[in-house]
Amino acid sequence: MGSSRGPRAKAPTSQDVARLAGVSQSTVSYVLTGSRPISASTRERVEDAIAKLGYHPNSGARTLRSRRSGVIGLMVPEADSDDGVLMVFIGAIAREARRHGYDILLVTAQEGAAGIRRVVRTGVCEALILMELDRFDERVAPVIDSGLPFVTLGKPEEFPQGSVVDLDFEMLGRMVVERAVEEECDRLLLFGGPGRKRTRNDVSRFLTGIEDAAAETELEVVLDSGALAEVPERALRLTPRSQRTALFGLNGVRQVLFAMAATGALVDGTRMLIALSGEDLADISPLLAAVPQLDSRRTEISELAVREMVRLLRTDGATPRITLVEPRWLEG
Amino acid sequence: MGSSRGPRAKAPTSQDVARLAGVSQSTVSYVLTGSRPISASTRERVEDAIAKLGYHPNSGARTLRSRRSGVIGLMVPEADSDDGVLMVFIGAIAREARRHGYDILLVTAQEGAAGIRRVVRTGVCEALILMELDRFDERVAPVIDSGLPFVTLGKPEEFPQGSVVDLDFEMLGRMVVERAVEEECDRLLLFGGPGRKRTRNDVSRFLTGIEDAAAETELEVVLDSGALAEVPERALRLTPRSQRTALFGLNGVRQVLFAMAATGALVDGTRMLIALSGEDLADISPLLAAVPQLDSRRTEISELAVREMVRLLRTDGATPRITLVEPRWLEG
DNA sequence: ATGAAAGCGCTAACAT
DNA sequence: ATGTTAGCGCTTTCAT
Repeated sequence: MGSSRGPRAKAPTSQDVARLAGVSQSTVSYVLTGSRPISASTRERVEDAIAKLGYHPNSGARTLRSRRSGVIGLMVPEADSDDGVLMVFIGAIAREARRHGYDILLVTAQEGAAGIRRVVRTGVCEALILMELDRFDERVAPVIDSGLPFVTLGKPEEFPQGSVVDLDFEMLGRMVVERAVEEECDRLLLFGGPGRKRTRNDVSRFLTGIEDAAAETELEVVLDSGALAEVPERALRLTPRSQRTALFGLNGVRQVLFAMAATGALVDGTRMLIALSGEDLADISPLLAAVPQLDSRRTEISELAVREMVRLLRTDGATPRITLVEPRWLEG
Repeated sequence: MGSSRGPRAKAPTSQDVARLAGVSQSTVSYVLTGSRPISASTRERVEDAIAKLGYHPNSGARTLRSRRSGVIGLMVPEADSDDGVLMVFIGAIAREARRHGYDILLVTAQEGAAGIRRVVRTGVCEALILMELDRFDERVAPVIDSGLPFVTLGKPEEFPQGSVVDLDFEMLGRMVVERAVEEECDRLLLFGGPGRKRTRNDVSRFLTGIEDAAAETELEVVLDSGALAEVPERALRLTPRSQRTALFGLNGVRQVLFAMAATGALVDGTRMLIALSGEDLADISPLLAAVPQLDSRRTEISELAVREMVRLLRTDGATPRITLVEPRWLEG
């Protein structure tokens, strides 16, 4: 027996509540689950007893009996690929899950497919939210096999078995092109290694949007996959005096902004327009001509994902959905 | 294997394993828990059966019977106070916990004391790791009441009931002063609102270290709690031509660095020395004279916290410990 | 070294 | 509208 300061009082059971309320134990259960009508007076007595005893239903027993653990597994990526915003998602997901009576259990990417199988087979999780799936991810198969409802945050390939919530990256791509043209740019330089990361579906869809929209314009699209610190330098080199270049990156924004500020070369904005993601940087930099509203959308996306999850869990025969959230430019 | 589409196959139980291995069900349990000697041949037959069936013990049943859920609750702060590093801790904690057979369940700060009571009383968590406690935090009482073992990450007031793992912030304070003096600075400016956040114990201890060390030198310490973007400006204003000012901040580093780069005024470093936290910024900026190694220590701290937790859980009569990790300067 | 059997505290089917 | 009862799948005591 580990470290105990005084004998920890044994937690009260539904039996104790029943005794105190003068009802049968099953009635206590029915009050809690709401799975059958209870008279107002009985309900009140039971609820009083619950409050008086500080009763909380035992999770192990409930899970064992009902096969519902009240826990949603959240598959988190190995590392934070996106300048530390991961926590925004996770926090929002955890809070929204609690609002609906669920807890969030972390499943790290490192655990791989075996980890999924484990949380599913042991019954710790009754549903899964999946983040940052690769287009061909080994963890997808066990999730589908499990038959548990799942939501992917970030649209991967089509999984008709599960729901999807994501930003509409294709539309974002089109918006960026449109904006660059509006700002009279001749060239759009995409940094943050978009070329390499085609395996990530969001990047891939973003580029599709870019290419589709650019095809109808004179805009020249350049994929830059060199070091972030030299992005401004390279951009400047390929921009003749009379022209303007727009810069955009799904990540690595901070580094590029810093490089621009440090060299001081590009501050005037006459030859270069900056339209970057990362609204947390908006306050930092006067260099941003246009910033997509991403942070606030991340919270929105997280909450939508949880609500969709709850719908799948609670609605009988619910069918999976795809929800794409429209990007917007941050005003100001 | 053909069960992907139909009703999900019922998970095998220890009963099934026992039948296949030709032993009693309790023997299967003993093989799994290791709580009594098993002959090599029996163990092998059981393990084969387990592998063949893909058996995973039912978590609800195990928890109900043994009162050990295999789940550690992780109390995470409301928002990421520290430029997105929170995820480094959480990821490292989750991974290390898995290495020891535990899962991590998120408990958001938002849930407050009631949330702690809930996870404790329902039995979902058998232990708690607490992050970013205030010096007088309402959530501490229910944790102590629960009698469950806990580890606080970040040293709060003394809680003899629980273990503590943290960076030695007092030593960091002394190191910063020492370094500023070595670099022949006349003044140390601390930004990131250290004055206001005295309720956070790490900040408080850091300042103690600063003050103690500064008392023995000529160094003038200035607490700056104004806007981060104007920190360089203010620093410059209070630095006469013949003097040097050192800057340091536990957070808000990114903003200050950016402001310095953008104004361009301070790049030379003749009047100002930068010694900042956040080694992820080291590659960005040539402005940093000295960077404390924090990121790698964060992983270390997380792992230590989990290992300490496991010690409390597994060692009978284990007594809580305080572990302070020494800060170091990043080389180069 | 192994087996048999008694629950842990719930939910839900089957009573009334 | 409420009560009675049978397990869920384990861990663990008591046998042998």
